Amino acid sequence: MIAKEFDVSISTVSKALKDSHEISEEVKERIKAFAKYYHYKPNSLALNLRNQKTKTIGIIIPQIVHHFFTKVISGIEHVANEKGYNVMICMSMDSYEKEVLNMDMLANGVVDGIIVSVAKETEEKGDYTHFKDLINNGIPLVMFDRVIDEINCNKVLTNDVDGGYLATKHLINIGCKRIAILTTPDYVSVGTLRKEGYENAINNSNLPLNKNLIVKIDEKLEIEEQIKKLFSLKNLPDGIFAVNEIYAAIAMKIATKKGLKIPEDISILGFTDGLISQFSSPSLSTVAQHGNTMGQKAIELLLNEIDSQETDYQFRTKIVETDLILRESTKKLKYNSIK
Amino acid sequence: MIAKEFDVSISTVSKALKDSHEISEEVKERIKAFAKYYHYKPNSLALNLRNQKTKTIGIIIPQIVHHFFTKVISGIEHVANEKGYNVMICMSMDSYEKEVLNMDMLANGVVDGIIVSVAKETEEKGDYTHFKDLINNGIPLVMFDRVIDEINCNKVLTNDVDGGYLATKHLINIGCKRIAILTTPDYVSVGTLRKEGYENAINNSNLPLNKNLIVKIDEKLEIEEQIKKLFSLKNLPDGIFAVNEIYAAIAMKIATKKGLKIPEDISILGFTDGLISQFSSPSLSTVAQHGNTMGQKAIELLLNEIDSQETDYQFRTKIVETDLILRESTKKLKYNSIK
DNA sequence: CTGTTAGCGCATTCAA
DNA sequence: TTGAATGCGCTAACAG
Repeated sequence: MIAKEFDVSISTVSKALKDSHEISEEVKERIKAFAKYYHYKPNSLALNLRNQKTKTIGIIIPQIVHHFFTKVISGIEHVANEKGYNVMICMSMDSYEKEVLNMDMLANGVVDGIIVSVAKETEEKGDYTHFKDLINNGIPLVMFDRVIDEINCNKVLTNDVDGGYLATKHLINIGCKRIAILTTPDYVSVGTLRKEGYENAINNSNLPLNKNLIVKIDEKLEIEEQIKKLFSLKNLPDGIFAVNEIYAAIAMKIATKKGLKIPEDISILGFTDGLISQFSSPSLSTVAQHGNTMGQKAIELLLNEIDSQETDYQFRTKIVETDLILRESTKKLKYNSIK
Repeated sequence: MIAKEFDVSISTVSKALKDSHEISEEVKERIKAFAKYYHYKPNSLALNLRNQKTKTIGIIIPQIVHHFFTKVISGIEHVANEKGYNVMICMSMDSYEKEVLNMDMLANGVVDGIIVSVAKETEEKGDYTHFKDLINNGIPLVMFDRVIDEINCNKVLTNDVDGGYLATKHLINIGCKRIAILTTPDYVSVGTLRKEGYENAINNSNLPLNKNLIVKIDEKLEIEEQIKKLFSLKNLPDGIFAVNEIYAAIAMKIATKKGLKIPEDISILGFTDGLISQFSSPSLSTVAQHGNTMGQKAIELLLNEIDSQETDYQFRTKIVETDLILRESTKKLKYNSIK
């Protein structure tokens, strides 16, 4: 403000800029013109301290290089900006420690609320005190995709079970008899839920649930080797449901190398509609997750909580449905009467 | 601090926490223990205002969904965190207006320095006043990848010309005679530089430079249609250099559909070592850009400038070299004697 | 209609 | 060795 003292006091300027009714039109005009001319902007730092809020929200995600997360971020950014908020992104690298560090930092007044997708290591470890502390400190939190049941907060998630069901059901419908699943270890919530959908679909059909066809990938080991085992079975699978597109792409590659034709000999279906799915050849049929929508829902819930004055604020869990995107890696449905 | 007044004054506490020599050991111990017990953390907002710095740096990129940018961000984040800085990410969506908005916001005390890759629209428009203003305001700026020559600041860039040369030269070496290039409109600096490398390589060989083989993709139109034209030439190309992996992937798809064998009939080489390149089949030979390294260099330059007291600070431009990654989409080199 | 004051939370003089 | 005062830039309450 300082320099503005070309004739009036500092607070007069402040009021004029805020169009206060208690300042004469003439002075307001002059001051506004002056401010505009010099591109005056109230200092954010001072405002932050004064208002005890920063108009920025924090996001903690495991990895920014995952296409799905970038879609979510885009969704968040878009509506956040619209509402005058900025976005601060942190990566936990799937590490518990980095997640805690990031939270501490964000919680210290840097941010008005936090959106997080839980690190794998945190899920594995099961220590959620940092989330509880955050909530106790009154900082709004929303979890998306990888969420913790026992934490009471707003949540946005993919209907993973349904997605897994949809995918598997489709493989059944196109005539696959031996359907394998490439999934994650049990502690990764989303993988496990998708597997649940897979199992439901198999059980609802007249196909047997075959343990040999369930492959839980341990990412600390060589992924390719683990998938290859599936192809050394005496009875090869004729359908594969992979809980992410990387596993699906690797499976396609191995299948092709083994001389199998996709989709004639084996149909492959992934999860998440990323770049790989679109641009691989054959292009990959997949379960679309609508990351953008998830991001939007998440930020809407968060801003809603931030703005809310209610003492008995009710947390909500929004489920974002999945869609099947059929491309070239799965056989065409023979009779469109099948359901 | 307030609550700490369990026996001493507010400033004593402040000093004790900073391990000031002018406080007795005993009191320091007690206060520190107390602070630790209650997880006391000095409020960032107050510190920011007091110190006139935020220990966070801003990044403005065109699109977060591009794999290359996520690699750069990862690189930046990593070393920023190490040095105690946080990172605020904004997207310009390749729009001039959003770029300016983001800069204004970041420049207003929110951030100690800015790293940017220029929006396409800004390059097209040629209006760089927002960058000049930023620099005049004394806010450190570093540009990476898509940079503006006439702006005087630290820069990090890919050796695009060399990358284009390397790629094209390799296609020549494996015996391609009619090498096409899929590039961007002229105003996109990186595309144009890669094309320059392409032209250099062609001119250095005994192949003719054929205008028909240079395709400038206009992303406002259907990309696929524009690439298809290449395949309706009477003389088909036997090699394609694409300035990004999307164009390369689309070209592969079209070629396959036209019944061409990759790499026997046509070799295809992309730019940027993203997921598509790794997981497409055939996997894509490509020019690796080392996004991580670029990010690291960028943040190092920025922090260097922030810390620098020198009045005659010299700006630098770091060039990150590219590497050829040979996979399945290009023919093998016949004699490894060729250079 | 305009100006003065106080305080957001901290660290840094300077005085005791 | 400790504490009181000041200011970072701003706004809202209160005075004039």
